[in-house]
Amino acid sequence: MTSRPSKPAPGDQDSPDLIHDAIELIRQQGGRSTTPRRVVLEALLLSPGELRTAEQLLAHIQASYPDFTESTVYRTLALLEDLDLVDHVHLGHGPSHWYLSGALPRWYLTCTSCGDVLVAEADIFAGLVAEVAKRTGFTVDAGHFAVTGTCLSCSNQKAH
Amino acid sequence: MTSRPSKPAPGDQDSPDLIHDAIELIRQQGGRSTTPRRVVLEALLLSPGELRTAEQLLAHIQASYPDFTESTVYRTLALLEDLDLVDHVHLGHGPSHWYLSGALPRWYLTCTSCGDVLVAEADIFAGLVAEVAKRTGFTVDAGHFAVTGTCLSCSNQKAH
DNA sequence: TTGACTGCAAAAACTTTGCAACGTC
DNA sequence: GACGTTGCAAAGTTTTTGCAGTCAA
Repeated sequence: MTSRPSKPAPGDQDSPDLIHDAIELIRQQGGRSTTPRRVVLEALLLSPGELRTAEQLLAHIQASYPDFTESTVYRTLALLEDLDLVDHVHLGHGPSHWYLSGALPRWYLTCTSCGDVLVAEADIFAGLVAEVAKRTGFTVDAGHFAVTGTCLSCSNQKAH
Repeated sequence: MTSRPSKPAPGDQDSPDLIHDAIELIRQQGGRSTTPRRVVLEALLLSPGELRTAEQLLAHIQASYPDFTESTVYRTLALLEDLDLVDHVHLGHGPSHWYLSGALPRWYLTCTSCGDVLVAEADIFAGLVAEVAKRTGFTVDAGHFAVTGTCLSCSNQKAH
């Protein structure tokens, strides 16, 4: 686990920055700059807005680093999550889905009928967040949770 | 798995009705009236608004029916969920939490700091549900999901 | 050199499934 | 008697952990 992939992936412009900053942050906490940490960040950076399971990340990474293991994926994601660099959502059953936490907060709507995942912008639930805070003092953590329900096409299907 | 508990639990007034109706519904679908099904419903009826894990239900039931097994709990809950008699929430990590779906729809707010679960009434979310439906066509299923965030006391603690 | 980190293997936590015996209709 | 259900045991899925060897600082 020492070599780098032969060349940076295309569309990689901001990867070096983010990865450099992240590694710097890890160093500040007494952690070390290691290949797994760079590689997991790179894998998430390939499609910064997308959700990825640990298994998907592992499969992608193992194409270049066959020795990379599950446990390292999980340990690395946990570390990055502690530093608020990544986050994960539970879309329902099945594995957690991980993403870079840099992006705007979003809401994930999962259809219990077809399994599709819709993404909603944070402003949809701004009113809700304020209302919950006012009534209960609870600070809703946007982008950290999923909502289940029925998507439009499944609703239409059910209604014949 | 044939005998009944020696006497009905106290405060059981509506249990017979609900259980009877549920069994009737099961029969209409070609299912059978069995002790496990009655017993799981009874366990949930002990505290109708509360969330219970499969493990908690099992422990409670095994006090009266030592042979009762995990798999029967899960299979029974799945059946009752299919009939819309019970529902479950994922509060984050850990096991699913089950409840009778008869009650008013609610929202579960789990504090990522202390693990506490707050319950919020559905009307808090009415505006959100309408807004999501208008913008995306997605029908949010209230009471089926949990929201993470930080509760008031943990927020105060963090702020010193 | 020191100790943080990783790979490997095993296990933990939660849930599902196969099958033969059993109970309901 | 037919067949839906259950108990039991085994296995599936996702994630965590222990430990000895490896690598960054």
